[in-house]
Amino acid sequence: MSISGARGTVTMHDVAARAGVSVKTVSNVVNDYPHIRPATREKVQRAIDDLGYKMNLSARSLRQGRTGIIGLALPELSLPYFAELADSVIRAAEARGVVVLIEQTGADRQHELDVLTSDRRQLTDGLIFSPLELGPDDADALKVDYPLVVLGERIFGGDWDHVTMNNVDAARAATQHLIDQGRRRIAVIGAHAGETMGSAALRVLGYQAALAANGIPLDPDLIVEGGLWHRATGAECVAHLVDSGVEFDAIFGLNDALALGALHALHARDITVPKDVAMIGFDDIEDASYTSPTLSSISPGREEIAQEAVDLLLARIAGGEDPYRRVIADFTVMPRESSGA
Amino acid sequence: MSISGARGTVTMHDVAARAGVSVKTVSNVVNDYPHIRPATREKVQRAIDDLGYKMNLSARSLRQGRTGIIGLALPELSLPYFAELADSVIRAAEARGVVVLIEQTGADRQHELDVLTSDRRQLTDGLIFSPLELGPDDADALKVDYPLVVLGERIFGGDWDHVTMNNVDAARAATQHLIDQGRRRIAVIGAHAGETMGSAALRVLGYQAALAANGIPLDPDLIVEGGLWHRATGAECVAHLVDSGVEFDAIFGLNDALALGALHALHARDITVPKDVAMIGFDDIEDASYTSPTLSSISPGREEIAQEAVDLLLARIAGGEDPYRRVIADFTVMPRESSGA
DNA sequence: CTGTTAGCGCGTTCAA
DNA sequence: TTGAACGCGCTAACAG
Repeated sequence: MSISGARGTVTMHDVAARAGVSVKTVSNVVNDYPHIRPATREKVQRAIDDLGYKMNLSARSLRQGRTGIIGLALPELSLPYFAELADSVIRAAEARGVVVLIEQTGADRQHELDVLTSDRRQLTDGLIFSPLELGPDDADALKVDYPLVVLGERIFGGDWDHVTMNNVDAARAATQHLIDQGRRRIAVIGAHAGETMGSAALRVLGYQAALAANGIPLDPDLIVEGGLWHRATGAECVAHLVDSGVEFDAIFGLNDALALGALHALHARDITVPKDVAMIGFDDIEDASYTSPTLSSISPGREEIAQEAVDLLLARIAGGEDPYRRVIADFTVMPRESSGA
Repeated sequence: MSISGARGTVTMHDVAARAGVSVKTVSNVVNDYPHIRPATREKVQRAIDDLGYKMNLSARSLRQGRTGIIGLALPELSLPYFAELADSVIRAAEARGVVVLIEQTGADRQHELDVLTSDRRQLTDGLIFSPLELGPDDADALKVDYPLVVLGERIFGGDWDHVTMNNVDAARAATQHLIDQGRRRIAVIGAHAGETMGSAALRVLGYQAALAANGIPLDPDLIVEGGLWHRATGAECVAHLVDSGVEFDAIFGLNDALALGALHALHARDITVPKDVAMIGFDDIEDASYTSPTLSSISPGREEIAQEAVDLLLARIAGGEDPYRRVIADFTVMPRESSGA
């Protein structure tokens, strides 16, 4: 019998010996197996407490073939949207008894591919994957042999669940919101040239649809490219717009970080929001409620996305064989000061 | 021999059989054991590739008593400072070949205690712990039998490493910066009554020291309580200040989130920053560079903190027996528009 | 309701 | 330089 204080030294056998039962009984107790005599349970529990026994989770994982860990791969936690998403995912996972291992891909294509085949996948029972660079052409890379839930754009052709939002409709609603405030020269910042299926492309599509629906001509000069959706990029886009001399009376930031950077750049140029330029973002990060002026945005239902993703993943891990699903989270327009609503 | 494509089915035995060697040799190859004949190594590597072998990390963990996972316990990722810290910790860990399991304590005292004794500690080789509620009285709870690095305030009396910053000096510098701009009625928001050793208490101490050093009388009405250091709290503090009728010409937000909320509340009341009220925050989150006006702050050397914490933890995990260390990260005053510097 | 036993896949002796 | 055998701590069969 080992009664050392060293870590991981106390095993089920020690507990069993002290309680005068078999290891199986100890196992039953710690796993809340239903049919145990109260006296036995208590005896075992006392032995556990006395010895300070903690189950060796590696051994359990080896035996069960499951770790109780799910992976979450996202671009980076410094981006507020992903930090808030991770927060929600961790909460949802905790409520369901699993923990979360976060991997940052840095919005790097190779890194996104690596994460799918990394050794670490052996450590997780499944993966919630939020790709930024991968697209429909990479469907093959996503054909993995473990449970996978893809967040964001839909990538066709494989055995995985999706949790997405309707980017086109949401972007259309955002643009319509600006139009409803009487704006007609609406710039959009953060576009990705050449992309056809990513968030950027879909949101630009929604933007164009809204213009068309209102008979507003599309001016290509109002569509500003911007690679990484960081605040700095938003500021650069505004610099570009202003320097180019294009007239504009509103800006649709393809995400909030871009919009925050844009707000900053406008302010630096003494361009008043919303008087001179109205603005709306996308994601409804917490910041949006605290900027000056507060930032109108699209709330993508982050909490719902996180919970659905965790639920879908756990169902697959549990062996669910249902057809692969696509969950489309609801969005909401959040009018705030920046759009003058 | 199993050549199924099912997950985790290929073992070292399968690889050994295909390569015509023993498992020991395969193990040597995958662990980069130095003395292997090139031909053997190549043979084994080919078998690994052919079979798509991935090592079972649970088995390795069981055998070695180490998982290659470190825990990171922090209040919540929705707080930008902690999101950025987590980002840095994950990067530092990745560079050193380990992964990070994040647990959110929600700044709840019981949750902070639980995290220290949770079963999940069996899953991690050590823990980087950033407590908010625990203080010197809880030193006993921190006496754990696994490697531990404590971030933030120093908690005396146990076997663990600290990575802290000089809160008093940094707060003094922040306050001095406001004084240097000619401000004399400096409010501080986010104070915690009754606390003696936490960040709040130490920073208020630095604030008081700066006033004293400049012969400015201390007005208790300028010290505003605020529990959670969220944006909403900052806004409430300003509401309280304004409603109380106290005169003030500057605000020191004990962290940036408070300062952001305060900026928002001032703006809503048409109080101009920095003309009417100068402001400085603490943490230098990315937001601080993008608000309107940009927010002066104290940069706590987040990157340095993260790297030191990971290094210290890994040294302990590796069995380092050096005396427990206290690393004090450097801070920098970041003057921006909000303080009118 | 509880005990016995046989692996899960790996690293690590000890030999050869 | 490589091979054979054992056991890390646990759970799942199967008894009883």
